[in-house]
Amino acid sequence: MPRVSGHAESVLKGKGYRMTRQRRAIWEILRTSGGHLSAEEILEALADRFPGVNLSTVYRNLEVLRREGLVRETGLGHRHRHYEVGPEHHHLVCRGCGAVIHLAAVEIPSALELAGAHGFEVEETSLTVFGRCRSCRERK
Amino acid sequence: MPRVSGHAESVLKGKGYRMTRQRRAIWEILRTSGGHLSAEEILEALADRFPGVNLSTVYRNLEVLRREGLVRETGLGHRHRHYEVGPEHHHLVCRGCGAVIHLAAVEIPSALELAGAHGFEVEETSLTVFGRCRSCRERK
DNA sequence: TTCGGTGCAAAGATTTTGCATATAC
DNA sequence: GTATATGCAAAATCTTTGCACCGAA
Repeated sequence: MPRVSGHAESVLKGKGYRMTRQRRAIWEILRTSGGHLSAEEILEALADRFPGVNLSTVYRNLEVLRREGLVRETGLGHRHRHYEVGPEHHHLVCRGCGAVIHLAAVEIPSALELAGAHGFEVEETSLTVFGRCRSCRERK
Repeated sequence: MPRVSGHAESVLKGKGYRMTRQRRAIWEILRTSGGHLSAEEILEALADRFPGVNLSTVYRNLEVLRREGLVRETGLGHRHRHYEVGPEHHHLVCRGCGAVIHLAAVEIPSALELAGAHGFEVEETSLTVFGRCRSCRERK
């Protein structure tokens, strides 16, 4: 996953996409946030600079960025989806308070072997650990 | 995850729930299907025996079963959620044709250690590998 | 100038909720 | 008999789509 801003622009232009101000802003927001954002959160972050910006624009751009491999879509067990850029990592989700902690990517060789045995070419590995954080357990 | 039908009944009754015919049927459908079903699929499977059954009944029951730890909710990157019972396992999802393959549960000790280091008590580990199956790669 | 992108509004898809009635216990 | 569960309809939530206009290249 690329860390450099200019990379997205060349990838997209090479495919015939245009780099509009909204698209660049969405990309920057994702790239600099460090975390996982929902479409709604991206919209809020955009609203400063683009007062009339629309949610459908956010969704359409997320779809383009995802299709071109610039953004990952993650399901964290919530109702809405989350989007993120940056190095692959995993998530620890507390079922009590909803807190999400990032975990460094870990090797899961046996799963990858199994995938290969099924003739799969692996594109992405999503690991989410659900549980209860210490304060939610004590509060119980 | 319990394999025996009667277990659900005693768990639920002990908590003050009632074992209605619909609830029992939903539980049996999940227990015997072996796979992961959407709410809609459960509704279809119910329709034979319960012509007037409603989707909201399915959702309400899934919520009860999930809350009591009898059913797992899994996100497979689709729009809707899937529900399953039985031993924990992981999923291999083809982004080309949407096929889902079950993988035996694998040990991911490093992830569990990390979770412990963060003070988390792990309840469930969800691992989904996205990729492309052989025929979708060839068709490419 | 052209074709992809945006804003707006409306539709789709999935899940949740209020309420009167039915039913398990 | 009483409290929980169901069916129905309506709402809520999230995402997608059609269309006219805008703007990047």
